[in-house]
Amino acid sequence: MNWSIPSNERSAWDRRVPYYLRIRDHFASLIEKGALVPATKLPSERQLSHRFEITRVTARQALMQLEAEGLIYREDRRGWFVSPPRIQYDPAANVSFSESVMAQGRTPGTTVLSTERIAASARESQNLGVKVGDPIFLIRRLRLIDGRAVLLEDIHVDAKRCPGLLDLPLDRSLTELMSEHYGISEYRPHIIMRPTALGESQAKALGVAPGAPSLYLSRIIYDQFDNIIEFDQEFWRHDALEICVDAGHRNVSPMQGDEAGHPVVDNRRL
Amino acid sequence: MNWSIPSNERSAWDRRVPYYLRIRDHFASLIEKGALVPATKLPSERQLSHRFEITRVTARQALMQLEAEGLIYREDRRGWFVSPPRIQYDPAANVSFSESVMAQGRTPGTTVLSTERIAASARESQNLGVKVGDPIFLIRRLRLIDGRAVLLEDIHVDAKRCPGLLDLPLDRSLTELMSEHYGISEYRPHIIMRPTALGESQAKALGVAPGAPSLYLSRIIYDQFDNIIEFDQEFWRHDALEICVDAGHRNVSPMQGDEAGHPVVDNRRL
DNA sequence: GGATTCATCTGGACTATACCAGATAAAATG
DNA sequence: CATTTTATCTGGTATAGTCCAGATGAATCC
Repeated sequence: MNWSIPSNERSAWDRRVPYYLRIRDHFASLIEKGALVPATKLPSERQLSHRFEITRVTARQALMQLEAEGLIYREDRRGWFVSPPRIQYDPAANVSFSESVMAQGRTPGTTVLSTERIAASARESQNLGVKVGDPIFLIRRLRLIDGRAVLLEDIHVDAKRCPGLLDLPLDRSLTELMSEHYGISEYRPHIIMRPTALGESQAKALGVAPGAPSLYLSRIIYDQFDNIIEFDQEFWRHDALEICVDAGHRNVSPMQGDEAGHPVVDNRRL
Repeated sequence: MNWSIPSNERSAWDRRVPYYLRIRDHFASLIEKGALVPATKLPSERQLSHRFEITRVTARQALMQLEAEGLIYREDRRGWFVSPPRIQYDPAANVSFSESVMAQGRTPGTTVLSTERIAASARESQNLGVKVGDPIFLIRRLRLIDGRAVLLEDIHVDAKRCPGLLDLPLDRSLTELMSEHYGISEYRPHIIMRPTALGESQAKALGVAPGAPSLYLSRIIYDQFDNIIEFDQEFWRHDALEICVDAGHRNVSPMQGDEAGHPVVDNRRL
């Protein structure tokens, strides 16, 4: 693969557009036109700085811009790679992670990182509707798509409501377990999402660089009696998902074609 | 205001935690405990590098981390400032920007950047349900909260469906205009959101640095007959909003207290 | 053949600069 | 007094290195 820009083009560059943005444009167009397929490894930072005649710092700036846009991602000390397509996530639809991922032709995975029985903190008790100090279960899981970690979740449940939960197979859908073993038939989530950045520990768990952009999602789930049965915190890789919401029911399904595939945004007029 | 970390603390630092993350922690805690109120100007990058005995590059790294988390923001060549609280946005509720902002005790604003009558491109025609080359209106607006630009929007409408739209007062709610003048009574939006980064032109319009993290939102709006009446593209400042979705109707309103105010995330166990 | 060692490659963090252009406020000018 | 000029401050971009630690694969040892 020939990565470089022809040298005559390079010499014609002036300073009106920063170098790092030109490098960005170069790779963005390669990715968007499909010349670079997902999971392709980009040249190393040192190679890039040689070929484009810039310093490594500037090369990194270009790579970090592409990362921020979700076009590429990095693996610590392994290199930079082209991002796989985002999965569509509808927070309003009560579809589990695994179902949703499989429905889109991808392979889901779950790793249980830890399970604990702890006393509820002020925050946890408030969000779970229990008293401070009451026993709660904390389950930490990593969710994968095609083998790549995309989200870290902390699940909090009232221990009294779900006795013995930690002895069940927790790599399965929690929703299923809750309905099968504890007679919870309805799920009414209240969801809050905000763009943020990963802290050190979350980043390590997801195998990404600390400070990487992320989508924070908190979910409070009510049952059919309006009791809180679950409080989740999720940290998503920002480039792994696309949030879809339909307000008001419609018979005709919306066109998906436009928004599918790589994050191509119409910039012509912007 | 005394910004600096005591020097004896500084000398005890070792290299297990990067400098830039310590500076981040320092300011994050000041902001979260309320010692630094929104819109406060931080010391300049050069001042920071002096006081913390680091280079400007490292100081910038810390500032950019805080920016990514939404705690601070920058104004080009003016400085770094503490972010105001996020506004809550429910994509499923058909509430206008202005209404929503006012309901949360803030002051909305709108600036119409441009209005055009153009021929639909391939992408635009598909998203609007018209033929390529058909006339459409393109309205570009900037939306403000308390005087700060938080979102850039491109509104596309079928010119045939809404004749004379551009002559109406476009700094008002589009929804109102549509219903008053064109008999559109129902709004059924299909919304897609994804975290991304701002390109050069969008960044300039919002007055932020290119590459700043952002939330991209596309909205296709259907009327009561399932005809597409509007196609929007929005670029939000990533630190300006918080997305709230309630799936399934509930009588009891969820507790908002926990998630209000500054983006405090429970990191204790992470 | 399988485990261990080691050189090499990669990104992560950092120093020490430099020059530029927009923003700002003080100083000079009419 | 209002306008214009100017010096200064700010972040934006870029160079040219350095040292470090994890990841990788080839060479070595048992």
